[in-house]
Amino acid sequence: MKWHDLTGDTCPLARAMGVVGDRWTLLILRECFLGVRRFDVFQKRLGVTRHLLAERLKRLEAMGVLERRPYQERPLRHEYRLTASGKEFAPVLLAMQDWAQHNLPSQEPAPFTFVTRDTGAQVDPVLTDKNTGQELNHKTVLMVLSEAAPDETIQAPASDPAPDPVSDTGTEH
Amino acid sequence: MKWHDLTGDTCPLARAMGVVGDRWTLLILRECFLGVRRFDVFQKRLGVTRHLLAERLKRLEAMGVLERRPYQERPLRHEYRLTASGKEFAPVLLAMQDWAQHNLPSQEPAPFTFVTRDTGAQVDPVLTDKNTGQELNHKTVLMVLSEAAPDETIQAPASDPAPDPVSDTGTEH
DNA sequence: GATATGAGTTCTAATTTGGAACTCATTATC
DNA sequence: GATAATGAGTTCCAAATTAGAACTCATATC
Repeated sequence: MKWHDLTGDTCPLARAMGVVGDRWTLLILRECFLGVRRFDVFQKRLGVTRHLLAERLKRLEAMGVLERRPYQERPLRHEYRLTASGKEFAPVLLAMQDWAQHNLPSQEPAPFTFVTRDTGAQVDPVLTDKNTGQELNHKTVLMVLSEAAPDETIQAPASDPAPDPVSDTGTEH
Repeated sequence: MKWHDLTGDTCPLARAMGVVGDRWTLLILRECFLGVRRFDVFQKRLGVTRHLLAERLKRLEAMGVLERRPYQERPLRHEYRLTASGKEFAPVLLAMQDWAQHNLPSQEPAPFTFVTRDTGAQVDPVLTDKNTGQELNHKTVLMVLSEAAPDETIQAPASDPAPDPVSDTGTEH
């Protein structure tokens, strides 16, 4: 499989990897959410090469996640801003930050936090269902193939189906 | 910056990129949530080269996201399972799938869906605050640098601060 | 004995990334 | 008026990563 094909994949997660499936792109978006808009600021803060940064910004723009707009003329200069689509990425960033903080611990504290705009209190994110309010996690949610063709079903020992968390015999949790 | 250094970064998002910051790893985790556990099944379903798959599985194991355990002897064979840490990644996958489905549209429907384990209904995910129940998105949440040193503050025109969504002059929304 | 299965490993070629220098327009400084 | 600085890239080569295919090894099956 060629990498650029991912953007046309039927799987939304594969398409997402076509956008943020590399070391830098998600960190560029992090900078955007922190308020960075200019090429040199991205470059200095991230330590990414100018070459790659230019390429990634171009891709994010092509995917509609960022938009490039002039902020001055003479000399003409552009800045990069999150589009509506880019802003909607915030929950993904939050969920990932929360996961990493709990599962990839570090000695040092995180260099930034997420706070609510109204009270300034730190947020404690949890994914819920819009309709039922139920918490969504591995215990409550199941990922299922849509109308899988016979040869598409995943072979796994029927005695211990993978999707069922209660039947786990492992030592985790 | 060297890529493998990311795993020791103070930024949780950078550490997360040290684990899933490539084209394949998140898709491997998708397969895990769909119930895949064996090398050849991962390989055939993803189309990734055996070489890279082995490398990625090794890394996921080293990071504590997957565990490798024997499922038979004679000949000895191992399978890969999500650890507790790996299972906690589910909300990230859900949030990302939701984002991609809304922002990277496709002609074809997604090859899988997330349903609740109790009713089987499709889920409609929204990130909320555990304490207040408030919805968490770009409008309600702000990402702030923790105790930024003077030279750490991000230069942006004060007249139009990036973190404020109301002051946006763009055409989006 | 020949072929198949499952889980890798090894090899080379192609692609991507890193690092540094270079460009270009305009403004600021000596 | 010449020289340096700023901002946003582009170009070039070396280094690292990835793709693709073939090979290994233990056992089971025809």
